[in-house]
Amino acid sequence: MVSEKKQDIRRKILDVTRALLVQHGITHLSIRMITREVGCSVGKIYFYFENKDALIHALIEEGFEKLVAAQEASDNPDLTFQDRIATLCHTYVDFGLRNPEYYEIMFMLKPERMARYPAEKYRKARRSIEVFADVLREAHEKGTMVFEEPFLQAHLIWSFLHGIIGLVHVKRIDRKIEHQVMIDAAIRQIVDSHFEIARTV
Amino acid sequence: MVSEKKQDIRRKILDVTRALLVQHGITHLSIRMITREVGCSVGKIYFYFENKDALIHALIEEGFEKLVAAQEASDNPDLTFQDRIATLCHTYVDFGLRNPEYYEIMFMLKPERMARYPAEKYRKARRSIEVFADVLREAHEKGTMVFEEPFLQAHLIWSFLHGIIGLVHVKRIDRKIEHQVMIDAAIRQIVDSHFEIARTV
Amino acid sequence: MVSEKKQDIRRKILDVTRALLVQHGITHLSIRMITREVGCSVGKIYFYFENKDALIHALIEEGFEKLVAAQEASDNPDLTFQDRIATLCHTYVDFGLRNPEYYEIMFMLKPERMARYPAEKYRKARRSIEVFADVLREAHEKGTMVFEEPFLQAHLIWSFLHGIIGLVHVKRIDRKIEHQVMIDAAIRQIVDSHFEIARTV
Amino acid sequence: MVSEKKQDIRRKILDVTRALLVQHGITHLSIRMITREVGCSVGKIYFYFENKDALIHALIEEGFEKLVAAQEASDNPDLTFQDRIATLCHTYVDFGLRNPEYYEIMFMLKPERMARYPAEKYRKARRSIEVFADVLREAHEKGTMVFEEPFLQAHLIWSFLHGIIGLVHVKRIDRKIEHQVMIDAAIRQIVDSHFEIARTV
DNA sequence: TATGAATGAGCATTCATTCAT
DNA sequence: GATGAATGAATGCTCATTCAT
Repeated sequence: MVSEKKQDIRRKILDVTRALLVQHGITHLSIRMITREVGCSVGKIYFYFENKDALIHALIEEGFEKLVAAQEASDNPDLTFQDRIATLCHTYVDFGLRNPEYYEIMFMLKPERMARYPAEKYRKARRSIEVFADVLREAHEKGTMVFEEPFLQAHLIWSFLHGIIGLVHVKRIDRKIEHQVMIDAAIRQIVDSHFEIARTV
Repeated sequence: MVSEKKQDIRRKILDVTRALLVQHGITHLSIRMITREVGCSVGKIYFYFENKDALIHALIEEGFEKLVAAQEASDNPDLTFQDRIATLCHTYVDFGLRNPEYYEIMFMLKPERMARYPAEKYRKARRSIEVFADVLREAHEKGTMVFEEPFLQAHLIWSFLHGIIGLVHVKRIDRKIEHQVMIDAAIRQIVDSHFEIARTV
Repeated sequence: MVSEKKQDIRRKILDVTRALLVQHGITHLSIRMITREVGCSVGKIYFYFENKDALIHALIEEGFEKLVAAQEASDNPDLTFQDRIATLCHTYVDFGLRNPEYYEIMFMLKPERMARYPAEKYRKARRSIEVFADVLREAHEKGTMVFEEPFLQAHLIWSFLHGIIGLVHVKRIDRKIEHQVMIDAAIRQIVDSHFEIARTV
Repeated sequence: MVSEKKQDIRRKILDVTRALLVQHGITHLSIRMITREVGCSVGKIYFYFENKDALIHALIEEGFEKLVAAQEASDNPDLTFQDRIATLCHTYVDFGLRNPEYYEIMFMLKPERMARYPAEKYRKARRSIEVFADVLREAHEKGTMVFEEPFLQAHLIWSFLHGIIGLVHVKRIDRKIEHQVMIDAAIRQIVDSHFEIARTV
């Protein structure tokens, strides 16, 4: 009961922070803003989180948990490698576009401008890229993939998706181009370039 | 003479701001910091620039001028489309990696978090993507390009390069992967997937 | 049993507070710091002590008990007055140097900056100076002491020792001077100036 | 004119700080308190002083200047060594009692609890003790002083005076004893014990 | 009884911007 | 024209103490 309520408040702080993060970005997010929105005292924030960094870190961790969970849930080993990669790509882009606040703190923060994210948590953060790498490695072993270096390819795919997400976030995609069309085209090209497919299709 | 000196100070302010931008990022950049480095009064800054935003805008504009100039200088219409695209890609990535301070304010700022960048200046900003689009359109007209929509493809190429630059800036590329190797691989894939090349090799 | 455990916790709070006092000083000592170190709840502190001041007062009282006990233990009425005074001086300085945390709250706190130390406890506090005065009075009655006013002299001796302790605490003694040498010289001069000793030596 | 006014404000801040220091002590002195008393904005304080420490440092420096000036002004090389030492002692004690706020920050601050006082300023701080040492050295050379080590003796005299000042500040001198009587007695003993004087007087 | 969640004023400091001189 | 003094709200954070549970 007590701990339930405690969890509730912690949750509310995290949720409010997340919401504010979308609107203002991490650098214009202030503890006072959070208290105003949550309707609590400054001290309360500091009771639940050691400091602002710890609050952000908690959100980063949560973000990685959600992303990796979504990635793992969406992967189906019974499908073709093409389909698996396509699905993983869609899941990743979906996450990035639907959760700009998570995405921004997870993947857009220069390390030197933020208190060091605890090293041990970085492992979980890496998992998100490894999901891609794992499938590519498997495909590579089976001889299905065009390229030789699965880990490098995972980074390239990631970069491509990351770039799309980033440009959408900053609203730089020309309005003549529909986001979903662009995303689908990108993922199709990723798949096509990695696996021997009838290109004439 | 007078106006020459005037330009000098304006120039110095811009240069100093740019340098400070790399070290501190836009949100931790302060007018006081700039005056300290330039060795001028606060008023001076406000004489040359309406406010902090205007100063950043001037830098953004300058950034786009430099980027477009570099792109246009590097394009050689006599080369094959493959080579022209490859060159443009390299130029773009080079610019992004060598000028993180420009790149960040040009392509990473959420529009809602900044005073509106003047509409008329946005045209020049667009030019940077049009350079890619122009070459692709030409290739498309000549029937050389695999894909049908040059403008969309320009955006995809841009996204890919933008993603790489972004991940390098935030130091997220695994240290087992060399940046240049990754960039070269990316550009090769871009070229390969856009133009009919012996894929069976 | 229960009361035994109770005493244990009270004890532990006092000991921890004392230890923290050396490191942080009274103004940077916080209740939270104490609970963290003791491993108890905030409420616990307030169960045993009315407030922070009361906790400090308890420590002050304890300090005076220890100092007076040490003074009385070290006094040996069988010795000469010179030796008795010398011994008392050494005991006092020893206490001050070995227990900076006690000494500071006992003798360095401006009364107007602290909740009033309970009047009845002040009596015990006075005892520490009376120990000196008692011996001097006795010496005076016996006609052994040079000066006429034992109580005043007790204050002067106290001042001298207090000054040494204070300067050592703030690390102001020149490093060419060894503390012990200085202390011994001081006490020798105190004794020499109070009792007829061959000054011509 | 401008710089005159500037000096005025700086002065006022220093004076107000000094006054507040007496009442509240350094640890309970806050920038806000100062602004309230000066009737200015927070920013003003920070315009004239880099930070709180710098403000205190300025006061410490000022204190040492005043003390040393007073010491040097009061020393008259034409007097006997006894009189010179007596005068210096009186000057020192006077300064300490009349300027508790200066005295406290000059001689009662534990070095570890305060931002490092600039090393080069410490030299001036040392001068205050050297004034005593200089006279004692001269007396020693002339064979007038009883003791062998002028520098050590200077420290002992200093300790004695420092102890008196400290106990007066914390109001620990028994009210049956008049401060001035005590101070005079102390200084007389200092002089008597250092120089061959008819002790029977 | 004992806990620990909650308060909210307080802290030192920074900052973009204004405007009297 | 140019300066730099001044503003004052805002920042992250701490803390003694209270009190519902």
